[in-house]
Amino acid sequence: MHTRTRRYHHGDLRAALLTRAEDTLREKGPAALSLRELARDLGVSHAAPSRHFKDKQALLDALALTGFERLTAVLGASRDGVGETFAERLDAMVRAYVGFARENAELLDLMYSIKHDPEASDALREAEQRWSDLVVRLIGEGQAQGQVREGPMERVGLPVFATLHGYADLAVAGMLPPEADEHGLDDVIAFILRGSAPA
Amino acid sequence: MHTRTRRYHHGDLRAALLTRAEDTLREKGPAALSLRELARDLGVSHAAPSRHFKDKQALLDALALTGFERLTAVLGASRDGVGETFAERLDAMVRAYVGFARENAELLDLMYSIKHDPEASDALREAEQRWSDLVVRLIGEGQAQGQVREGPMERVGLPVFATLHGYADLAVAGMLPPEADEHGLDDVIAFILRGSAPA
DNA sequence: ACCTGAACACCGTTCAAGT
DNA sequence: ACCTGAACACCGTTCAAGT
Repeated sequence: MHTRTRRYHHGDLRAALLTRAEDTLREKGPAALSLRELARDLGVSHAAPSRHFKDKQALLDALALTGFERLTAVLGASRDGVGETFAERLDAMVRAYVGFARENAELLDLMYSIKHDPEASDALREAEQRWSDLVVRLIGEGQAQGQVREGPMERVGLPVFATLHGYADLAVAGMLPPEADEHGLDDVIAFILRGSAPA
Repeated sequence: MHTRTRRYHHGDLRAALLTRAEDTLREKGPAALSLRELARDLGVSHAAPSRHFKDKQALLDALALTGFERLTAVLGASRDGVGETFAERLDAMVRAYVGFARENAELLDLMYSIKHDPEASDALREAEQRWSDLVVRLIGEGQAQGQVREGPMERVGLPVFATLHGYADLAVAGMLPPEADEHGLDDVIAFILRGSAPA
């Protein structure tokens, strides 16, 4: 039973740092996130995090990456068993994304924030694409069923993705008008269906 | 000619701080923005900014506010003389917004970032609404011309606004696929027109 | 391999004091 | 009214040294 033994160094400091960082990001916002405080919370020295993240931005990038991975996992799984029609599956995906955005507002803000480090942004762009590809794939399936207009999946899918992301981003920023609570999502979904309907 | 006289204190330190803050935000990103460095750049003591902004977040909020005001001014002015049809005017507005977003990427990021201070966010929400109202008004005019589907302007306009904001936000975050450069904007505009066309 | 402890050069914020 | 200068409690990052 040496798993309960308090060892000199942390078991998986990297993962612990990410988990703790997400908690404080959610609770206190990005400005309050400090490497030294994370280290203090986890009972390691303030220099320990540098073994796992070369600087603070690297930790934030890694956190954004886990966000995209979780989002892809959750929305990929939610594709199963939500009905057959394109409208039903689109409805489910839009609501799932907006739900994720609202529940992880600070994280989503970070995921779609500007990266001034161009090297780190490559991995993030790839992770983001794995998620947006779920929407593109949905478009492809809709086309196969004749429920979505013809054309290259990526081109047909991009305005759809922009719409649902835009709505989620406005929700996260707290910029949706009060009336949106009632009809906002319904209106957005109907709008997407009209915009992507067969000609 | 005492305007050229170097006075003991700054002429309009508040405005100078905002201008300089926007420059460094654009050039070095939000993480590199420090009150002390701003003060140094402007030749005042590091405590001087606190006379005009109670803390760093207050300066960032004020900066975001000027962003919304400039956006509203620019897009409000660009409404004049761009053609008569709804399609033409929508096209102009979408391109103008995406253009503003690309030219002021870091600022737009700030404008739509989460505010953890709920009191400061009221003013920002109002400023944001003055800009999004331009889109709603455009919808209203389109309805009057019979070129936009019926319904409450705000409800018809919100999915339209979400779409163009979502596209701009993806562009700013560097998350648009490479192919979007060619057809992205055209596809988004056509998508919006289909989604808001009369039934 | 992984972490510590000290050191360095920075921060944001506050506050008495100056003009 | 507006700003200074000193002070306080923090930061991020680096690096020799420890285990």
